[in-house]
Amino acid sequence: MPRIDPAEQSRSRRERILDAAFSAFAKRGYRDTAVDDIAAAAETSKGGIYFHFPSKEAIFRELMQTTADKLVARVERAVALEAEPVAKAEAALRTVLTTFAGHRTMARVLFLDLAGAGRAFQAETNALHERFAGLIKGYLDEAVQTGAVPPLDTEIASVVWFGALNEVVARWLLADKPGSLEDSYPALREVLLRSAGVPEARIAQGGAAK
Amino acid sequence: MPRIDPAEQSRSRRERILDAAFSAFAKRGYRDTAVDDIAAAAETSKGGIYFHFPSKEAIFRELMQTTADKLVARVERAVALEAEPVAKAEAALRTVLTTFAGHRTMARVLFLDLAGAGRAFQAETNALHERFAGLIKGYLDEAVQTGAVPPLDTEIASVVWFGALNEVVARWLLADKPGSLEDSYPALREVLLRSAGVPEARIAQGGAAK
DNA sequence: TCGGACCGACCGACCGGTCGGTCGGTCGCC
DNA sequence: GGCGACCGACCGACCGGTCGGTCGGTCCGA
Repeated sequence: MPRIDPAEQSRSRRERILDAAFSAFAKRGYRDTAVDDIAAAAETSKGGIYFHFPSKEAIFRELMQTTADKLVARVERAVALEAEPVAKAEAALRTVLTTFAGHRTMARVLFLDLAGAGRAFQAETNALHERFAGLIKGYLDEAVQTGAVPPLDTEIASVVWFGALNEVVARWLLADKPGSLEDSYPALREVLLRSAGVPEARIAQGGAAK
Repeated sequence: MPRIDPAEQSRSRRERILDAAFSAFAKRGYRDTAVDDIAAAAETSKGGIYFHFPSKEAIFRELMQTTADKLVARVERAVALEAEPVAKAEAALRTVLTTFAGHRTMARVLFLDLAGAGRAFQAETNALHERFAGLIKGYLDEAVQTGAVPPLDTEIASVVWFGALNEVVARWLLADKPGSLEDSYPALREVLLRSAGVPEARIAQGGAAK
């Protein structure tokens, strides 16, 4: 009986590499992280890495994909708990903020590193933005349909929401002495809800549905 | 009397290098542009470039600086023509959009390239964002003070405005078949004015001053 | 003993920056 | 006015270093 399953063993090695790459990319950025750095951090060798992955780029892509997936899943889970459209939007906003607040590294990879990875990943970045903006647009459309919000150009509104969120997080990441990211939720919520034409009464109601 | 002023001659060569670097950076990004590429495009040599500039980085910084300056100057000029605070905000928005629409290359350098230039320029990027967000915040503060707009957190609102604008332009830059950037002005204006609490009556009034 | 996981020395492309050299033009001097 | 010393803009071969990727080899469990 094998003490350790070789497949399991290999998988864990693979995982170690992924983890090491994740934090290395987050710390120094894609271009400034050498494959040797990842190898060292994962306590393996360059050859070992190239046994599990075809290229440095592939590692990065996989990281990007799974990270984005996790975030989307979290948001969708939180949103599913709410029935009212505006509450859904609030939940989405809150979830993104709290998730990043608790996973600064994740945020760094998704925001700073993707940008710093160069033109090769522009298509990926674009797809990611599209994905999240689409998510938001869905909630806004729903809000419009149910009459919770007056008709509006949800296309542009979703881009605005995404861009705003993006900028808030990016600023928090770059700040010297970063405060709590969640602290900006109330004000951000107010501004964004207002931008979508949510009635003042509903805005004043506060967003503390849980 | 010299037919050509040597200082003038040198300046024009310097300018040629700057121009070549500008479009090269815009086309391939900072990291993927070799100094030799710039030299070729400027019809000069690497040595010639290093005679006029101390480093590749210095070229990029100078480009960044002057480009941002030009944009800010344009915005401030347009804003100065308006008296009413909301109209000022509209003018700023419109100017940014039309300027980028007419200078796609400028936009590429300011948006895509700065991001793609890597961590070395993070501070610069940050400063640039700060600068523009600050500009916006000034207009919003004024609008609040004159009562054109109810009190609001202009700190976060300016970040939202900037982030939104940023995202709209970035999308336009990355689009396969980019439509006219100015076309998004009406919807963007509406959403952003609403986010600042501008009365619906004023929004409906349209933004076609000047 | 066989093979898959892993190792790490090595390769070669690339690139920012350097530096000795060239050459057209200018200036002082006769 | 002509000539030699000089200057400085510009040239491009070259250097040093980096880094993604390769490959022959080793080790260990079955």
